[in-house]
Amino acid sequence: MNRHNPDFSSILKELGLKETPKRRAILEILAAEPGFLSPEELWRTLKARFATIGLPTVYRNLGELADGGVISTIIHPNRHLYYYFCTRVNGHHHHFICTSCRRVEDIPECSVSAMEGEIIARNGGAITSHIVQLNGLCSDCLAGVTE
Amino acid sequence: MNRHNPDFSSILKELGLKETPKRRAILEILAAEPGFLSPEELWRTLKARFATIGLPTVYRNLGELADGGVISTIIHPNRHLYYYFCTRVNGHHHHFICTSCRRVEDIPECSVSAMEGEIIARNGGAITSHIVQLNGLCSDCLAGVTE
DNA sequence: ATCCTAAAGGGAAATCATTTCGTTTTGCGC
DNA sequence: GCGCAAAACGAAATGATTTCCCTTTAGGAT
Repeated sequence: MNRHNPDFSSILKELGLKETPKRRAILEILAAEPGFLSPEELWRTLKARFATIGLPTVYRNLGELADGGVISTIIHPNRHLYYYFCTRVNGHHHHFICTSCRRVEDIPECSVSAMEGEIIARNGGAITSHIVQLNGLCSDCLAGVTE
Repeated sequence: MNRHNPDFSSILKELGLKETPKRRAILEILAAEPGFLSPEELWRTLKARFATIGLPTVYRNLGELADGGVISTIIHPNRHLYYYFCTRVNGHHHHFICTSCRRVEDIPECSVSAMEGEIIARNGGAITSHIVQLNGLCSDCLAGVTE
């Protein structure tokens, strides 16, 4: 029930999503991947497994799964979206991504909630969402191990 | 020399950008605007002032000015980019944006640097950039004053 | 086990923000 | 004033993401 052996059936049931072969495959591929993947890359992998699978299906599923919090969206500095298997079950947290090797490290939620409280106290209003993501190079990439 | 009366000439000179009428107009419009604007909206305003101005010119300038730190990029939850006049001179900080009225409030940099230190200490590597942005409704919009 | 219905998938085509290209114009240091 | 690199032009290309409409399928109900 760790990252490489999650209970997809339960996860999908909780989200009210049907357990289709393609949806399961998308989760399996993402869960087996150490870094983040683009929709197109995921599609290429899926095409090796399924005779027919459309790119819209991939986008649709990624959107639903991200909305459900089973996977998380990575906003790359290149402005494209990537996806990473990372359930909300791990608690609320953020990511440090290596833009070189695509490794993702969790950042425990520390101070954003405090920041939110301050803002609300000072200006009023309500915060509906936030983006916190650190971009950089992991130690290996920095040391020149990769590339 | 406040938000509504900045010294554009010096700013542009520092960035090594020529002071063209269009570039100055872009800065003036953004500086006069209380909230963030989309490239297209900015373009519409500019077309009232200039007989000919292309959308690529707007995008090019916004990119250069954002790279130079004179204006800042807003990543809207709708996935489109917006721009807001906000020089780095104010010190490093982040934003709380109202997705309804587009108001922008500064968030003093508090804990991201601490977060960065922790990550580096734990995993090594280097952080090259980060995204921190809180999205929500300002007090007025929450109270139903707008919309 | 079979039915039924809403959800899911297919694929082509549309959308649309953003960028590229090759050419013309212009700011500004000399 | 000259000259040249930077800036701006507009048209066209790009390319990720979405829409459309029709077909298929999962899975609860019978």
